[in-house]
Amino acid sequence: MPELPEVETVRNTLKRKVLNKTITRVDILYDKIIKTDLATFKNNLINQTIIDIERKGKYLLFKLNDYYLISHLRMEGKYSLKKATDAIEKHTHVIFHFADDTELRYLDVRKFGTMHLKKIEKVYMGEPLEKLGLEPFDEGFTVAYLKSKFTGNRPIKNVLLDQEIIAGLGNIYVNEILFLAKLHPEKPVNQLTEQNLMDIIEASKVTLEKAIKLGGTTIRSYTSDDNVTGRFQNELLVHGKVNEPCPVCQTPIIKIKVSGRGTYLCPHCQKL
DNA sequence: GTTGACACCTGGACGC
DNA sequence: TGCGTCCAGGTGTCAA
Repeated sequence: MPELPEVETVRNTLKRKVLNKTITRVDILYDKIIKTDLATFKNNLINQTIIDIERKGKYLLFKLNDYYLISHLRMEGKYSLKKATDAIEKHTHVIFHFADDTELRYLDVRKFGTMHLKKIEKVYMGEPLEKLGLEPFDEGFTVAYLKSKFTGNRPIKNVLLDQEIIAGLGNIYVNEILFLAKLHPEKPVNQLTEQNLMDIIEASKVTLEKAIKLGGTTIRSYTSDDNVTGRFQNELLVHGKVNEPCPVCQTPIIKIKVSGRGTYLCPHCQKL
């Protein structure tokens, strides 16, 4: 499940491969991926050149001459650059044909991914980017910001996963961040101290910086591109480590459900 | 307005 | 070996 570090890795990989390529045709093999009118999507992309690839939260933003192609990989989406003569792989849903006889193909086993096409000047207006919150690396990501957003008695884990509050975090990194901050995932946000908020900020930055440096996390269902795997999975402290000793106190890691999400924690270090 | 449950999807793991 | 069931989880939608 690509989160901010994985999307950043995809962005960097794609920039090396597809920058300055011009789209000549788009084939859509599975309609539901496309959230813009299909004919508009296909027609407006013709003769557009990829000028840059940006990222906002978990969204990839392909900057074209006149439009932004906004792509969310959701659980298992990935891009692959192929020659036009290469066989179409299973689970290929969108193909961007380039003028140089190469193709950027979007593959997604579970078909959860989305693509929007927006005029450049309207990229942050409306869905899907308008309501996104700050990223942990943003200047405004401060104790004051978290205080203003952490209202009510929702569990801290739910709030950290809320993209309208913090953009870019997903289940894996939230588990890791809460462990580093020594907070129980079910602790209500209105019970957090200022020190807790500072710990969350610090843990978020440390975790994401390290994950980006190592190319993200490669798990069962996700790699950033063909044969490109991340190394952060070797650095995970609690996620997926059920019954393994806590790296701090050696207490076995447990797994619980928080709002239906698999949640890993040390019951000794992260008391409710 | 807030919150939780559910749907969308498919393949891997597991039990029988 | 083959079949059925459960689980994985980001996000949108809907009901309470």
